[in-house]
Amino acid sequence: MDVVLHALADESRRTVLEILRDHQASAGELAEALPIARPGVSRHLRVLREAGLVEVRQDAQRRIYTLRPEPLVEVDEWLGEYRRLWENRLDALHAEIARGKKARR
Amino acid sequence: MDVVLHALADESRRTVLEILRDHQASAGELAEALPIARPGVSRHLRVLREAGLVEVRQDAQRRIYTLRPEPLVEVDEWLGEYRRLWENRLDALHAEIARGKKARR
DNA sequence: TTTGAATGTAACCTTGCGGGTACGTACCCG
DNA sequence: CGGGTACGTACCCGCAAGGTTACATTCAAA
Repeated sequence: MDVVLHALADESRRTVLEILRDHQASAGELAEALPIARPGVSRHLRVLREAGLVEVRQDAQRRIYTLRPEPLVEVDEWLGEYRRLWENRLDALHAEIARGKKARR
Repeated sequence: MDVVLHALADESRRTVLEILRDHQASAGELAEALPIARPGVSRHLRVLREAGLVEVRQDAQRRIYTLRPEPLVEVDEWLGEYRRLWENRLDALHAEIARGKKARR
């Protein structure tokens, strides 16, 4: 679970998950797209693999990685507990979103 | 954003956010409920404050903390990008949830 | 079977997170 | 004005996250 979250940490830098969300990619392609070197990416991918967030299939020497979105359902369910809270204040919320977005960028 | 996520990290241990989700609490009460000492809780609360996740109001010497669920909307929006993905495989998903839950405990 | 490409692993190093102790500070009450 | 209470902050420290270099491994093609 912890793993998922690092993907959320930085919005400007492209993450593995965000890349895989758009299209599958080999380990090398991911390494190119990321700011870190290949071995680091490999270890990162291992964590994602063990966490069940990505699937690998082998194509000759290359390993093609695919996103498995199912585990994110867990995050969604976790959020559900809080969604109740803010749904009670929807009016105040909309103003808050607008304000927050402006302040954040 | 990073802050939100540590709350997700461990499901067994009660977190500040989960406590505040149920009811407001003073810093001391939070410290009692948590496995860490008061100074640690104070620093944790500062992060949450600066992240805009909690509000404080002062009552004599005590500081009463309240949850501000709005920022979690951001996480919800982030998840939305992935929700598209898994909504296309809802049937396989439900089986996955059941399997994942059993394996996880 | 050798060579090169693609990837994973091992060993190592550095940094930052998060915890604890000790101290400072506001606030009520006598 | 003391003294107790409820917090926050400053400082220090340990450790694990995550990065790099160097090496091992697997596979295709020559």
